[in-house]
Amino acid sequence: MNLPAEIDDPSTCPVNRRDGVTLWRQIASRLQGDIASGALKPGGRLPTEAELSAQFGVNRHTVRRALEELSRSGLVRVEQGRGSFVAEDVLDYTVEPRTRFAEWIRKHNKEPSGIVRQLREIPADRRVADALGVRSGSRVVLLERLGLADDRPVSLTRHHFPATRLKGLLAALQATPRITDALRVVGVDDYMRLQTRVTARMPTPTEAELLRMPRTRPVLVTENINVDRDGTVIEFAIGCYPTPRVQIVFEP
Amino acid sequence: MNLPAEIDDPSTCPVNRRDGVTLWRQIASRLQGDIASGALKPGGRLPTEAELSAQFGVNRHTVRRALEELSRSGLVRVEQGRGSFVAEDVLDYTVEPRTRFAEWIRKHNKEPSGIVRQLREIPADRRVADALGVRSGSRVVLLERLGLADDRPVSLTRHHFPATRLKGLLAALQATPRITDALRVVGVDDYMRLQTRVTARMPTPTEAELLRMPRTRPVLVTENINVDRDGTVIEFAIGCYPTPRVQIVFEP
DNA sequence: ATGCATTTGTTCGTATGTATG
DNA sequence: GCATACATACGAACAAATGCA
Repeated sequence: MNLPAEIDDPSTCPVNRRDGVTLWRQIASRLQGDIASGALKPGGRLPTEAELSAQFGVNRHTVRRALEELSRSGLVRVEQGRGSFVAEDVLDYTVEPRTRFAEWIRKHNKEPSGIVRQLREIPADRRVADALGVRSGSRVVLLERLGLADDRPVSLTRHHFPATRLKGLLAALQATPRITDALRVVGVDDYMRLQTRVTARMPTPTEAELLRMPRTRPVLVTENINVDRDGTVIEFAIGCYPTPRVQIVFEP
Repeated sequence: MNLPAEIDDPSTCPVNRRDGVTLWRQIASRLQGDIASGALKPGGRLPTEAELSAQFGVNRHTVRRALEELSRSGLVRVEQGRGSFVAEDVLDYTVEPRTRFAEWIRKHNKEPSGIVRQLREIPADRRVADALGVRSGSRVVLLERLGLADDRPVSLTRHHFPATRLKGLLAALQATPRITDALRVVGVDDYMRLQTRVTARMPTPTEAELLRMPRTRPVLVTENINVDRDGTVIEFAIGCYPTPRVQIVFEP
């Protein structure tokens, strides 16, 4: 099964079938080099497996073995039906008593922005009512917002506020998209999180599209209750974060 | 589509097609009652949709509408290809500086146990080496353990210890499955977690089988570093927890 | 909604080189 | 030398997810 010598010329074909180094290792380290050198950029797309196998003159399985290795080490991200991509920086979401969206994003030297998807009053279902400590069916202000870092979606959050306790909040939120500012308008100067619960599930098609993530990867879901200085519950928030772009970090 | 009158007799067929209440609501509330009364037990299996539709004398779609409602409210869990199950108690995994497996399970009034899947020395790969602060390739003790609560799997954890720093640990772990005890043998009386990182991914087939969960639901993955009293890193642990059976809770 | 092209994922089977006893 | 086991590599076919017209 030996190939003609000229194909072993490194300039035309980078794989060396004689020196005892396995082909997939050669390919993996070559790709790793391209990523390290910046020839392949974070978030950028790698050639398809078919292209790589043609380029290196090996079987597709061999390329896949190399990609598997790079994927395991977190350098690339493989998505069925789409392709392989150079891994982006992971955005650590550090859970602290006073985490605010904009500060979180700025800490990673990215520009925060947001898109309000919904803002209206709704009756509380049982889950929301329990969390807020209000009667089921009583009015709550719902704010659904897509959070972006440098225009890449990183969170989809549903905020629930007790409307009767915070009169004028809906109007305040219509005036400003910043929750902290709107709360200040209705007299809440400070608030902090009481407890954060984390779970994971598959995204709905809408969520996957909004967060620009494949439907095959789970979202992290946080639920948390925010209280004001007196300990009164003022918010129940449910956040969705795309994996593995976002990770949640607890530092006690 | 009307059925003969006698079938409307509540004792033989619980659905009432005359009083204006939609069939799926009647079925949902009937099932909800069976769950509340304990006739259907947490984790137990509901009859198949076909059985339910025969039992209630309605179309399978109507049963599905009822199950959808119960699923949305979290009372039952529908798994494609397996069936519908009464939701079990969620096991909150509270992240604290000194969380120990057995204490976590006992706090939920369940009996902790574990199965050691692997216990041996391996060379550190880069990720583990970075976390432990040792050279890549240096020896680490690997302990992989399936954690059970009342004989139901709730965690799959890979513990990595620096072998050179903790001489005799492998032998100590062979003698006792309890990590805290084994560490005490090699001179570590106390340890605590420095940071916990949470993400989520789909389980491997093996993980799904071990954790007795469907392959369509994600696992929560935690990574954490434990240090002794001096701040020396003594453990890097990776834990997998099945959703939605286990949730992670952080209380600042 | 439907079909089609693209791309990755999975599973067969086959062959080869290397290390082991 | 021989049998065995294992990792590597290749080939073909099909399944599944995605994106697009």
